[in-house]
Amino acid sequence: MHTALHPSASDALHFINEYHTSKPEKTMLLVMGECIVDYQGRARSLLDWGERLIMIKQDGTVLVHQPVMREPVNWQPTGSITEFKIKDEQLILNCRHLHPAEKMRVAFRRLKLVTATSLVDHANLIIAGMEIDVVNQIVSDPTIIEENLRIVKREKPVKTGSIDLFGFDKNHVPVVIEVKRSLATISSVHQLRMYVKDIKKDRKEPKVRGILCAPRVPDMVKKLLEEHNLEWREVERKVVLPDNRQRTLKEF
Amino acid sequence: MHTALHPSASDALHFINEYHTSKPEKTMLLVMGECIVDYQGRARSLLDWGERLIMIKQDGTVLVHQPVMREPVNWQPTGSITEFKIKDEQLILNCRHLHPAEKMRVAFRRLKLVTATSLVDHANLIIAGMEIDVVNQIVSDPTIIEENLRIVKREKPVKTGSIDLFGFDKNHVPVVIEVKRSLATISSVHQLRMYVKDIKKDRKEPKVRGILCAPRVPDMVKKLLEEHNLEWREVERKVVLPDNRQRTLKEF
DNA sequence: CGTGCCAGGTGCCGT
DNA sequence: ACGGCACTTGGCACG
Repeated sequence: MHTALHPSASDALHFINEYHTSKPEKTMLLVMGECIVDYQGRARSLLDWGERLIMIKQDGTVLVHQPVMREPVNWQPTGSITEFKIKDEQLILNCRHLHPAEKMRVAFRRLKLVTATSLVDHANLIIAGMEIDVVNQIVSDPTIIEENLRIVKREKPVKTGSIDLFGFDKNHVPVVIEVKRSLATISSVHQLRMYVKDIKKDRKEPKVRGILCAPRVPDMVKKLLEEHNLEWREVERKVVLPDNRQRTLKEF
Repeated sequence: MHTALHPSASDALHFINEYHTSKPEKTMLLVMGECIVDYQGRARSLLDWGERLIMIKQDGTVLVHQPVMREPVNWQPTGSITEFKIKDEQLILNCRHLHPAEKMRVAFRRLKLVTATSLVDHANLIIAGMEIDVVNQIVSDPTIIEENLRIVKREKPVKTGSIDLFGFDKNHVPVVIEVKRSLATISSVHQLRMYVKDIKKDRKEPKVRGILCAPRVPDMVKKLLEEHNLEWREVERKVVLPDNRQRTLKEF
């Protein structure tokens, strides 16, 4: 853990050369100060002078964060190579990435803080409440959708994409189910339509049901579903982590 | 600009109370250290012990960054309220957000760095190469699509969504144009199909052309377009910023 | 590699 | 506030 407060450009460069440049894959670098940012790659952008925090992560990711908003105003993807130099008494950060070809330049005219640290983190996020969880819920109890529904396949591949759930109803009619974790969208209707069409073609079945299954289905989407003789179910989503790891957040 | 290196939990709390708590909307807080994270809201997650950088932005946004990847592993949206306390000799960060209802807790068992700074940044990003730019390109020179095409409306609202560009060809046949800034997708074909259908219905026109316009159209998408009697144009995308602000990135 | 799709998507702009 | 949509979307899984 090394820090430099209000360093000059050359002091910052020395600091970076000493604590970051030789082992960037083991060192997260923070640079806070007044800067401009140029970016060219999938798009092209310019950002005028302002105070920001720049983070160079241990995998080469570079983030430029303004004092507000969740999203970085500029960034470089994982695997970028970053170099520093001085020009006109300003600290310059240049980084490049191949595939997609992108480059970004940050020029600092005033530095507030530079830090270099090695962060060790091998933990993986455990998360619940995703689409896969809703799918599992339905598989373990298909009556959520309707009585006597028999699920035979999940992630069934068709021409274009793959069907979340596939099965047969009590009359042995094929049923295609598209699952959404939160809001059903117009786009999900199109997905469902296409899957139903593919199944009809594949199986030469005149009748195939399609059900859009989501916690919430807006009116517009319902109307669109009706237009195409498709169905929907508004299912309650349970958000439960594996084990009994529910204890932690309780008190607050 | 205030910093505390390797503070104890209580030192950190005092530091935060002095430099952050009274004016969080003017102070970006960084906390680096070994922590666990609990989150509950639109989903539910747990993150085991590891070293991370936590950023509390001046608009209430909270980001938890691991040493790799562009995305924060956990976060709270803009407008969240964050509080600190000590429990079992650990510094605890609790934050809440309403609408969507979300809360997150971070517990630190070791601190490497705490900093508080006021960042001033009123600059806005100037960006080029977005969908809107491709649309403008076509409007200013419709021959990019074809000769004698007359564009009459952009962002034309229809039943479901809005059409990027609408006009008439040399034979006065209505033309719907869907524009993509990079890759045309299956989803964009569906959008186009729907818009063409809506226009046919609205205008009671038997013939309406639909053109998908993108820098690249994959074979699969072309096939799908053909199936539905739709067309495509692969247009070159120019990425040019307004003014002559092209100078800056040149040398590197 | 590309291709498709989910995401605690985020952010923007409309009704 | 809800909804529709683009995004330097990012990230992952699969052919």
